[in-house]
Amino acid sequence: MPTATAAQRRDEARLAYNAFVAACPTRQLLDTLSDKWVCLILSALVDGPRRHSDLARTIAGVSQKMLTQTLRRLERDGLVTRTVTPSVPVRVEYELTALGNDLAPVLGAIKLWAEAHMDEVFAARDAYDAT
Amino acid sequence: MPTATAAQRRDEARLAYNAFVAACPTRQLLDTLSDKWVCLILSALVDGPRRHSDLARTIAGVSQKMLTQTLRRLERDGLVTRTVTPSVPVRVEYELTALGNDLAPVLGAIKLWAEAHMDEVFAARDAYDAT
DNA sequence: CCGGATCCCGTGCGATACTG
DNA sequence: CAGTATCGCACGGGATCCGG
Repeated sequence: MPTATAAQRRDEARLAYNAFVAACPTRQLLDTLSDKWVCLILSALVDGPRRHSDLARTIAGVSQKMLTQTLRRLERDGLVTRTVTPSVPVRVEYELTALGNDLAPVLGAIKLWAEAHMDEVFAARDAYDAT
Repeated sequence: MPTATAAQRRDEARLAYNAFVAACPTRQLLDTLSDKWVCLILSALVDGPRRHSDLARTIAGVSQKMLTQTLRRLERDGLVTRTVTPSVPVRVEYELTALGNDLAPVLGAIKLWAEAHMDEVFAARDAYDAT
């Protein structure tokens, strides 16, 4: 069989990697992706490249340390590119890679879901706490 | 008085929810949803109700403390229901609510993405570390 | 035996201050 | 303006014990 279909390859990948298994490397990847800063940063980058300070302003409340740290992880994992323009002052721009562009809407969906269903969650909490 | 609290929160709701704002309640919700255990638990519950010990077996590596803790939060937020059958031994079943059923595929998508793109991330890491 | 609560330690976050 | 360094503290999370 010369070529496998895309669906077949996807099935293989699904079998090979299973995040329910503790030792599976996807468990660690899932852990790093399940991070509010990752979600917010990728969401902030969907509209195009952003500077470091620009991101810090957009994502209110992020400490400078976490921003840099998270961006580094994302860069290492091939989700964003880091471009330094040696001007004065230095200009550092972050941009989504193709892979990052693929992931961004997936994480963005969580952000949107949270914003859309906040009221229902509040109602559930009130009901729960009243009990 | 619960209605006062609910009314108060409804007032907040008049403003558009935006997780980029630090003080926005969705930021906290986003933070709790951005959790690997939440992702795995909801993914494990999509096929129907599951017992506590059953979940612990499916989600390898989760301590029962984290399992219980996370399930409580999910219950409070109206994402799962907890049903205790007072038999011997006690039988505790967790099931997705309508709200949980709405969220589950969103979080499940992250798990699937991680499993599907693990190889690309590995390649990116190798390239990054080689530099 | 199942499900939950408690204790306790290490990680990791945030605040602050400093360098290029 | 971007990044690094240091420290203190809170919290995540595992081991262990408890109730039924």
